[in-house]
Amino acid sequence: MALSRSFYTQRSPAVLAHDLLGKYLVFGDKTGRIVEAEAYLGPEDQASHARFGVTKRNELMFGPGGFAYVYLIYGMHDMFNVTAGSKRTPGAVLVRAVELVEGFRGADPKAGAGPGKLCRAFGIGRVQHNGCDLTTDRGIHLADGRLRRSEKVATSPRIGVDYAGEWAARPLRFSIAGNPAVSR
DNA sequence: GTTCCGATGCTT
DNA sequence: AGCATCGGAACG
Repeated sequence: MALSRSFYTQRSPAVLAHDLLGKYLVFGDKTGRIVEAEAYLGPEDQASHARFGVTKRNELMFGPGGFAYVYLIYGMHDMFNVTAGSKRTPGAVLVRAVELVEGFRGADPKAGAGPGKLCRAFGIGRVQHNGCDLTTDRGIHLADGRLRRSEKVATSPRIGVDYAGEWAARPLRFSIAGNPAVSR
């Protein structure tokens, strides 16, 4: 059962990134469990694509939550983001790592440990999936899930945004502490 | 174990 | 020019 529109629209990017830990990423016969996510905020966030205002690439970040924002980086890796909030609180959450739960027989157990790797593993790409609605059971969606009693959330600075000045240090990366599928 | 580098194409 | 990355090579 896909998470509802309001699940995404009622949360700021930072809260959504935190709350996505333990949720399931589902696409076709493939299922992963989210263990790492990063929040990217609005124009004030100097690490966010939104820092340039609305552009052709990032316009989904300024719309309602619950849509896929998928883009290509370094000419070869797709990044899967979930839009958060509403027009008042633009932003998105980068899904950085999942545990492989189902549909990955024979795959490297670390094939979901990284934002580029998980897109490759799930067959998620910008050309096919940018802008797709995540609230339908058909196609890519997220399903409810919980952290275990023993699992704790770790926060840290976001990866790969050293250019962003003081924003680079903000604790907007969330992960399940000690989980082996976390990207680093 | 660490650090460095090239791949490869879209964005500002 | 630089990038919300990755895998392999080089080094010690």
